[in-house]
Amino acid sequence: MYALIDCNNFYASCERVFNPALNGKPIVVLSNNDGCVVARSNEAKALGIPMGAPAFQYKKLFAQENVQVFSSNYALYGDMSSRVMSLLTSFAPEIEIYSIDEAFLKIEGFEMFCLKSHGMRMHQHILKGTGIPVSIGMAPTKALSKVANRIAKKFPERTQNVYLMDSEKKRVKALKWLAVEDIWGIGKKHAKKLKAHNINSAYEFTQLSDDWVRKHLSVVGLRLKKDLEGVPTLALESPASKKRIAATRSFKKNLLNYEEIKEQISTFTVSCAEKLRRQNSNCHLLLIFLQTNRFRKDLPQYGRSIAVKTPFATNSSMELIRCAEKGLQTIFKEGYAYKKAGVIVLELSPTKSSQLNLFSSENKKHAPLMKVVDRLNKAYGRHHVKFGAQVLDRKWKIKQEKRSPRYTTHLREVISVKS
DNA sequence: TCTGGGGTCCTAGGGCGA
DNA sequence: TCTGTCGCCCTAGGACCC
Repeated sequence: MYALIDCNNFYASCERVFNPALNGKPIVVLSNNDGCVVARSNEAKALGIPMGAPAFQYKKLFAQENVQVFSSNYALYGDMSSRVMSLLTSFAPEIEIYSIDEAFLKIEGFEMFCLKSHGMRMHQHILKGTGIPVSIGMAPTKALSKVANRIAKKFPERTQNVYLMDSEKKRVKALKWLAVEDIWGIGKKHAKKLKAHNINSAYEFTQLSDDWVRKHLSVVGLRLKKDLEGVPTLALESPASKKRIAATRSFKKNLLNYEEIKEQISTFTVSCAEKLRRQNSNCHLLLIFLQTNRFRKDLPQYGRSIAVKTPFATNSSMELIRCAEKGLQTIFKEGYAYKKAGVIVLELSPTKSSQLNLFSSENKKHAPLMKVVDRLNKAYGRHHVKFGAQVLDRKWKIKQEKRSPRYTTHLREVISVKS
């Protein structure tokens, strides 16, 4: 048996925990740069605000309907997420943290327990410990627990936020209820293809032949079908080191000159290098890209990327900045207004077993130096120590006008209670 | 004027050596 | 020595997730 625990409207719920006046009001949370809507409370959904909506197009509606608008506050959401996950670990021996607001639990050896009550205890425990409401779906496979979770979320009163799919009858009923486009793992393209074949529900999807599904939706679709049939095919996944790490951003204003872009690229590179060191990896390839604003058809368009091989496997910020600059010099063109840029590090290998280069090797002083930099940044805040090539003042680059305080991670922003 | 960011896996097709 | 075939490896692109 698997349980999927999903936090309800997670970002909006995090905002509500520290500001109960928001209860019952429509809330939206915006992406970086206050660009798009990335999270909505139920009240905001009811107003017809779609996921991914450009904020500027909905400004009027936000004002009319008194929608509470927030910039994303990842320090808060990340911390609240780890609190929820940490509470969950006491309910099952195996857990897979699937995303910032979801986790799968493997519930085995609970035959003597009433699973529904176990789920309700989980719900209460998390609500009491964090203030975050969750929905819980329990079923024999991961894909079915996703379906069960959907039912719990859709019918909170009837299910008391916990739905247990423990019979064949319930499985069939749920799959007949679920539209094909709402199946976890079926995206827009595949849904369109299935509908063209007159497959409209998850149940009809499971009635297709294995060969047909294999041919049109690849082995991924077939695994999903089996899982929906109740045959466990998707197992819990243990956390693995990342295979690629990226840092990319859109800028608040267009950047025109090389020096400004170089500062940004250096900052992105340092961020990738930090993440590499955190997971004890080196990289052997950097991908640098820049792009003008694709929505501004009136401006000349240009976008290019370049892959730069590092001379040896490394996670040194200094070495990687050097490679990134080399790449940027090749792709940067004067006369364009750049809106977005980024760095992606690829070909990662564990630091302990990285391939050596016969002709060049890293400066031996880099590794201890990076350790000190990381330690200082950990002790005094993420951007305490910077490299010369980086952006010194980050504030003007990214728009974040409506961010709530970082209640749980910054001492100066801790909530104060007045009596 | 303003339109996000960070990942994963799979397949097809070309290059290349046995 | 030349040619055809097979299978491996790599890459680009597509599809998906949150």
